[in-house]
Amino acid sequence: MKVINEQIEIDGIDKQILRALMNDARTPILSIARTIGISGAAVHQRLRKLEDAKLIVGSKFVINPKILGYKTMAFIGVYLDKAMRNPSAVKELQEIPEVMESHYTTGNWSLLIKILCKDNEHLMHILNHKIQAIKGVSRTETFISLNQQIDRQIKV
Amino acid sequence: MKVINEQIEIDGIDKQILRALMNDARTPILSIARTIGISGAAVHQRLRKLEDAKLIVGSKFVINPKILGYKTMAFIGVYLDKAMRNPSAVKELQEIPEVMESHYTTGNWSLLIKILCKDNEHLMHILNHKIQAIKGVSRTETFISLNQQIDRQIKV
DNA sequence: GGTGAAAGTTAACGGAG
DNA sequence: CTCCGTTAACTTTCACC
Repeated sequence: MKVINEQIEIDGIDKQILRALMNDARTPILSIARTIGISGAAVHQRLRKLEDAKLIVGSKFVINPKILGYKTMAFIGVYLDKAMRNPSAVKELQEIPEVMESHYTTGNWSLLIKILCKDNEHLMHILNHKIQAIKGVSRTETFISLNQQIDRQIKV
Repeated sequence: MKVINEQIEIDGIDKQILRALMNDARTPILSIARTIGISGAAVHQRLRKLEDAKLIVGSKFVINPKILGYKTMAFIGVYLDKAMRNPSAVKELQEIPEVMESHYTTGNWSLLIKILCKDNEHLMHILNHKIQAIKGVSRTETFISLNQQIDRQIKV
């Protein structure tokens, strides 16, 4: 692992370790070590370094929201009044649990957000009573995801 | 845990287990059990049921792409020719490692995709030489994410 | 960079209330 | 659903190369 500025370069062994854990965070370190052909302690050390370098942010269980009844995903372009303080709008968005992502973006919108709702009725409720209720939100454009084909992390 | 159609309803204990593991997939089952005040075997059984119900999809290490030099995220609205077979376009998108998400959406675009690039130059290259090169892609609209404030999973 | 061993935890299973 | 006990496997740290 080589540090260049605030970036790092990782070697093939780091990549093998990361690939295994990005695929299944509970893969035992020892089994990774055996696959690669080095000792568990070595894998452990490398992981510590990758964490120190902040490359590894954490680990998560991934759940399927559909099983809990969340079946409608949508992207919403949000127009904010110029005068408004955007940070307060973002703070209010953060209070809405259905909001999964929020980005400041270039282009027409101020924000692009991704939300997850149970159904279209739920989506409409969030739009009309939660998003539109936020001060500074003047208009929104909604794009419902009919089907997601790709969902992955960057390849290492 | 109650099964209703293909959906399930989970109780407070399931939620505590899921919250712990969604937050850190490597949390030992025994420590979760101690926190809740039940036995490790009980947590183990519940996890098996949640997996059987397909609520738990898997677990992942989350990495920070910026540390590897991927600093530009963008959303791209893709217009596909009506005549084109969309599946083949999606298949070609899948071959582009920079594409993190792809959705069929309602609205003007056929597809909305999320891509992750090293910088704007890299983004332009992907746009002009990879995305536009796909048969059926007539036009694209790009929104660069200047800043992401929210990134999370559904709350359980 | 890497190793191997030791100590302490944990996972996973079966049996039983 | 819970608890307990057992064994095998794993994590973590250490001195050392």
